[in-house]
Amino acid sequence: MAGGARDLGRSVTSRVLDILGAFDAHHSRLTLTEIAGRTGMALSTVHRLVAELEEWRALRRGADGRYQIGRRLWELGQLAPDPLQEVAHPWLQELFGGTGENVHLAVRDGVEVLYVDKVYGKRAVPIVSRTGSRLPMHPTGVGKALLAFEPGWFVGSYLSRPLERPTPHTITEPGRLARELAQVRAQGYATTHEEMTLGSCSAAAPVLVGDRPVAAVGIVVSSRRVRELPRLVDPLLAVAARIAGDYRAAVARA
Amino acid sequence: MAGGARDLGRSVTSRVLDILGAFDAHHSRLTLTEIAGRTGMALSTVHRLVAELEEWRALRRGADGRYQIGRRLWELGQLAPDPLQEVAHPWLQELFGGTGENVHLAVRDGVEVLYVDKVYGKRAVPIVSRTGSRLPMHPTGVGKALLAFEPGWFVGSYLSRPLERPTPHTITEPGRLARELAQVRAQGYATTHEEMTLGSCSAAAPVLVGDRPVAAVGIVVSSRRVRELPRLVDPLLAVAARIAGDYRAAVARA
DNA sequence: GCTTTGCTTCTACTGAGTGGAAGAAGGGGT
DNA sequence: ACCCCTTCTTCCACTCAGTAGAAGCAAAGC
Repeated sequence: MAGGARDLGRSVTSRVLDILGAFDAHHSRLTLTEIAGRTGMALSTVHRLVAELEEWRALRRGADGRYQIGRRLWELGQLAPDPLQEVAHPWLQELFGGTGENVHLAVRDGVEVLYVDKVYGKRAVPIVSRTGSRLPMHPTGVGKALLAFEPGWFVGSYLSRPLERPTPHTITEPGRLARELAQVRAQGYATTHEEMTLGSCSAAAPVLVGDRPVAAVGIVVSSRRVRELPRLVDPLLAVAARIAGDYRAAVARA
Repeated sequence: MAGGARDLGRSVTSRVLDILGAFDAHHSRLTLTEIAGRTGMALSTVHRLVAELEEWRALRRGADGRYQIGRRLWELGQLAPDPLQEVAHPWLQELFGGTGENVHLAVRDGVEVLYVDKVYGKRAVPIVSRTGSRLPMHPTGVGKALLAFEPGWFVGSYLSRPLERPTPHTITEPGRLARELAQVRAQGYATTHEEMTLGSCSAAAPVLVGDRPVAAVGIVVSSRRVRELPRLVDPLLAVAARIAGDYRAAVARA
């Protein structure tokens, strides 16, 4: 770009991408002014770039004047290959059919879990992990299942960071969490009890390939039904093992 | 931008978006040269812009050197609101559970159907309509179910265009297709017999809101199992009606 | 009517973007 | 090993497209 920029050397591309990056699970609908605030760009710059994004249907302006991600980006996103999700999905469906519970698949991305798939029906669950959304590892079933099987240096590094505390039940004391993770490793699955969301507990099993956790399968249920968690463990473990096997085969074939 | 451009007055934003737009269901993995060809931009321009998109993780370069849509766009895409899909999904899950067949939901976009959701398990189906992909209306079950209930001018306009012919069974003669659509309207659902893909047939029911088709629910089965189509009709119609009712309520609430 | 918020439009100002060309890299054929 | 072809990757002469402050408009709330 040219003349008068607040940040010299800043490309248009990076600005456009920053605008897109302003949207996330907690900020899925934004006004022009909010986008400008989140990106640090001048309102008129944002206005111009957003107009172009809207014309291309990357963004869409709702009736309330707020911008949202448009369908065209959803269409594009569907093209992103995910061999793991493709292999896992039918098994998630089986797990859903066998347990009647909503089922999700998550992977580790950095120090968070990223939900990459979900099979759900009409049963309401206290927290609905959206595909594409991220949560911390230590208070979530899938996060614990993943974390427990990471290398020791990673676990140590994770434990040395300040851990957020979504609920009073969240385990944030490193020693206690380390013991929890050791138990997860010993039993092969993880559980949580109102650690992420009050009123929710969960069970999750890691998808281990070569002893490395490439994903985790999880089920969240209402705390009122916590007694049902144990019956979910075996199906979870079975499906996780199946996914691991199929994924291993798929990777070997590629 | 500046000096030496092939197209004067062309913004960087539009170039970046064109690069993203170069990817579609039939071109999901592209070399740099192919992207340049599809966008009409110089190779070095594409190289530069693509590098930035890759850095941001909008694009990802595979082991074969080809670029693909990256996960970050998938994450963004998940933020695109789709009230219809959200309302419909649990019902699709019910339909899957009740029939054992893979189920999909499609909407009309322009003169094509766009697949916006799918519930599937381990059963292989001759054609797998990917969510986010598009197909012509006239040879697909969902397409016919949608087309039949569009306004007369739209149907007339659609029939006046040259209709592609994916298989020898595709109905492309306007008069015959019009009669087919009249039958769909009379019976309330559509079927296809190897019109889109050899070896596949389908049934589909429209989701009608105020007599307007806002979506269609469909099931594709192998032609070897064409005898099973009639048993799918009632569940399809029932689910379509349920979706319509829920969607109507959701829209009224907004 | 006044104030606040959120745009929408304008324009003086200038730095960022383009693409042809050369060279590098990789793969296949002889 | 050498040659040819394809696909990048890098460079730089050239120049036009992009920025953002400010003014004005529009809508909502008090």
